[in-house]
Amino acid sequence: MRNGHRCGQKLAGCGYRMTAGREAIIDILSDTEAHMSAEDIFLALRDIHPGIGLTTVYRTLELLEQTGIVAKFEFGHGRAKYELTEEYGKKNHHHHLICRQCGTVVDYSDFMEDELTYIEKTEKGLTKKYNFVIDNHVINFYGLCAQCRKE
Amino acid sequence: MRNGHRCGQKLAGCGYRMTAGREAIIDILSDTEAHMSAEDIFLALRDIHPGIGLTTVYRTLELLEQTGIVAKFEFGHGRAKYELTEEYGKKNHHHHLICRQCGTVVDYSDFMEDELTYIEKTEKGLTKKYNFVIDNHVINFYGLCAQCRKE
DNA sequence: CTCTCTGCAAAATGTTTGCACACTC
DNA sequence: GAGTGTGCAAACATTTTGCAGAGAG
Repeated sequence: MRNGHRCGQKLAGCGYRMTAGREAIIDILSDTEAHMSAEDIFLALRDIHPGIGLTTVYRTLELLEQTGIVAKFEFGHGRAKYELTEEYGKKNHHHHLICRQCGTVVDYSDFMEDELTYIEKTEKGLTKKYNFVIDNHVINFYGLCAQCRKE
Repeated sequence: MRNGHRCGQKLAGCGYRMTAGREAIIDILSDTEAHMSAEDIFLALRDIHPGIGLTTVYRTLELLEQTGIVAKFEFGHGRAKYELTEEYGKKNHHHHLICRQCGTVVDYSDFMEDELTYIEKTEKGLTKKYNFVIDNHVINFYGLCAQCRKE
């Protein structure tokens, strides 16, 4: 598994070990298009690699987050969601469109040319004015999906 | 208190009542520049209006959120933060610059001209493509503040 | 006087931690 | 073999809920 291997290198480089459990979690994240919560991953694991506890899932996700392999999002429905970062995942840079009613999250990669201009300019300005080193940004649009508007 | 009055009208219009506790919470949110958690508000209340329970704070915040008086944010440090919406607060439209280390949140309103163009275009495109009715957006930049970079 | 709002205590939820054992390098 | 990783159970923090009484309109 190509991706697992790359992640293993990264982990080793940071002084961590690649284990069966960690690889399974990375595989699950590699195979999905969705954002998964720790519990989602835990449940998915029970099929392909039973015996891994929820605790380990949390610990692994934190580790992967700190090594830059996964990104953690809090969209506001109580539980954090995780996905592979651009560097390790197959998704391109994208943003989120979130239904405030049902919590559905749509990833979109449209309108990125417009974004790039805006983000670059803003990032540069913010860095200068507030003395931050910016390494990431999140853009979320909130609204109601077609389904929820019917109700 | 002008703002309390406007909020009272809004609540009444939605079939809810204005109470001393609710007014006190709105006052606190009106008087601060910061984003406050439920507990922050609860503690601030103990000074000006003791006897209001944390439960009430949560229930009030949910009510105010649903009536469009406050906005709820989850920046990722465990607790949700609240602030008055543009319609009821004194803050202008702004975004957030967040230090991933210490959790500091800087509100900025710079570079809004550039944003407007980008947001309008994107919102229109997303609405059309994904059939969402968009009513809000969140833009967060993440990085390290000057203080945390020293450590 | 009706119906909403509130406090308290308890529950639920999501996440973290301590410890002894298991596994990776 | 040394040191990291893991499962389990328990702790923890935040938020939600049930119920009986208080307060608003």
